[in-house]
Amino acid sequence: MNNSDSGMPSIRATISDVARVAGVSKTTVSQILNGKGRASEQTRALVLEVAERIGYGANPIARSLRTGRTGVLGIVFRPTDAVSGSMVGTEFHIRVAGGAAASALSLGYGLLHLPDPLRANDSGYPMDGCIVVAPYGTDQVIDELTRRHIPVVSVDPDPDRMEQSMYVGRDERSATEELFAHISKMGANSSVLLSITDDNAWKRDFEASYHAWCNSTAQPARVIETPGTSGSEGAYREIEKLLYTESKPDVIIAATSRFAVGAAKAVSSANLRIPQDIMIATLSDSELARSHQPPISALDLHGDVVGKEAVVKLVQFLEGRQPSRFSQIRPTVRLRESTDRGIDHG
Amino acid sequence: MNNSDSGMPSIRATISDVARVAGVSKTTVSQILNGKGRASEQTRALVLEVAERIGYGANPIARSLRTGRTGVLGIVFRPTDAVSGSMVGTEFHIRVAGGAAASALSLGYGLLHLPDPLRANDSGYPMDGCIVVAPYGTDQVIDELTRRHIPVVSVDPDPDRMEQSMYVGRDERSATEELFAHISKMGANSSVLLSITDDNAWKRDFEASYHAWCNSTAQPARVIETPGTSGSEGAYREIEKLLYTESKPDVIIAATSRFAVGAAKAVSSANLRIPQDIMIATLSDSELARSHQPPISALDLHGDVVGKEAVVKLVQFLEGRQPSRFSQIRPTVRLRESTDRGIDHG
DNA sequence: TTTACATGATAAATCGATTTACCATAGTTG
DNA sequence: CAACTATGGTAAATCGATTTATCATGTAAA
Repeated sequence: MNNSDSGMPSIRATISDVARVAGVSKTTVSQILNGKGRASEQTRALVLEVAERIGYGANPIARSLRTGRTGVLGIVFRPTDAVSGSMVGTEFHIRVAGGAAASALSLGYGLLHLPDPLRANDSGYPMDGCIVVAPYGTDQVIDELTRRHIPVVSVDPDPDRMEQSMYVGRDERSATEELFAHISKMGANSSVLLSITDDNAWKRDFEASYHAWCNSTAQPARVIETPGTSGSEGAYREIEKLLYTESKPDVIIAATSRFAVGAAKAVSSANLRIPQDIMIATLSDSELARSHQPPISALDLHGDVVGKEAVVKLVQFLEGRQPSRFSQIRPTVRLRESTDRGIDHG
Repeated sequence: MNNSDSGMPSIRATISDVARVAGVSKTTVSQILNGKGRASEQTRALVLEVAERIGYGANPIARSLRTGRTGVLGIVFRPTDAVSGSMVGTEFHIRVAGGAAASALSLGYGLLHLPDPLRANDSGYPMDGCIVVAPYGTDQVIDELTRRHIPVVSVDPDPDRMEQSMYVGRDERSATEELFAHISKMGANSSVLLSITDDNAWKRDFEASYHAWCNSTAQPARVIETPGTSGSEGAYREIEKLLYTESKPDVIIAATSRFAVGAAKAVSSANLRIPQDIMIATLSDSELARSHQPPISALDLHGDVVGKEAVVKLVQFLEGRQPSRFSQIRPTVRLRESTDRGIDHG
């Protein structure tokens, strides 16, 4: 029923045990095991043998208390629909988590998912630093972490405090401009932006880009906000409503792939063709967009790279190297059938 | 550049600081902050005020060393293509992670993703227990964790050591039987199973079910193994090859949704219709299968429930309640168009 | 007027490591 | 030979909390 089978002693061996069995001092054991100090070959061999034999492994907590380092990086996802909650997050979040985990591992750190440090058991969790993904404006989580003197790197800056902490952002503007330019070339002049309700830097950036594009092309800006959690169903409902309007759009720009899929379904249900009648694009690529029929044009936000960079920056800071305060990852525009009206093939 | 702005003292306040400022002993501070022992209302108010004012928060590492508990649960994904690596895992893994994280939070624990504890920095990470997802046969990670006296709950048992540790499994057999029965009813008598290469309990279970079904329906068993990492492209290649064979199958059973999507693409490319010419089903549901055209029948493995149950069982064990050694979650059969030949509507 | 007991608070031990400061001994150098 | 230095090793301090054992003091019971 419990795990204390196999003739093992039920209590973990400590450094004192090794010292006692080997007949040397704790200091000597510690030094040999950490390759520091001086010791004769005999003693070294003896200590290593004893440690191996009684199954000694340093207690990571005791070590952390003394050294002040845990080897753990925290990661918090701020959007309500992210990996941490009961909902499955967007592929971007998952890729960030994956990239961060892979990168953390290769640098010798573990990655601690903190669903919400504000509600944590009073004392917080052991970690050397923390990554905050998609912080809200003036994010309380960042406040709490700095209060605890825990270094923070965010994925996207806190939009109200751009100058403060370290972050990995995206060069959203230029990529969205490229996508919008393509859409214009395909003859669109009546667009709708299906946006999210979370108030973070990403939303602010792409909404700003959208408005700039609308201005420069003299078309009215139409923005519909839906909670990210409502997924494709939410998008379906919103677009369905819209299609009974006088002024049908000729392009729908969806914040997430899920939104894009829901929108596409609504368009098809209304017997309209993609991309001939209405084009669709999303600002966050995923397998959902790639495998859709027709495949949906998207901005590849390179979540894995972003996650990796965030970890690298945090680790550089922790290890005393001076990282640049922020980095920008440029999204890649993936043009697919959903915006291909075959106009510009030259 | 660094986070030591805002007139905060750059070193964290300790319990001794609180004691000194308030003019009482460390013991008193500790007791008041933890609601134990006796203290006058005056002292209590004073200590709380001082703690608040100088921004005291207990050091979680020191606390852990003394109490022996960290409030952290580890989680390891064993398949090579899982969340931990650079690849995005299957939706099942992601849902397990999400369910585990949500459940851990609500129980007051953090969730530490350990990409691979065997390669960990020598001393391991601080955790009270660990969840191992989809262990291989005689899994070394389980060995290492028990060597460190860390309680383990696995998602799916170690298939070579079913009787040993605690696990959350699935009642695979009855659900696959139901799915296969439906497929038989739709008139299939020549099947192919597109399986994975990882040797874990899931694979062994569904392959056994498949062979049993083939036996009972007197059809030859055809199993193709592809690494889960090869994704839809790998499946596409395998099925493409297959379709140039004499004996085309009339149903393809794909282990993952990704495989199913790749298989569907190959079928379509060969100008065959789904489900009229070839039916497709997957043993692991995901949004990919749901949103596919046509939607693909699947087994919903309820990853979120599985993750939640694993955490609950582990926490029960850690907190001294006696959990049952294992639990079974029954997958749900989701019949969709990809296996709907309209034969049985009565 | 003792004996008991509850109250309020504390000094010191403890958790398991790392690190500092120091101590013998033997060999080297001038 | 005296003065150093290198070698091999250890005792004790330290990290920051919790917990145990104890100690005064005032009040109620005998």
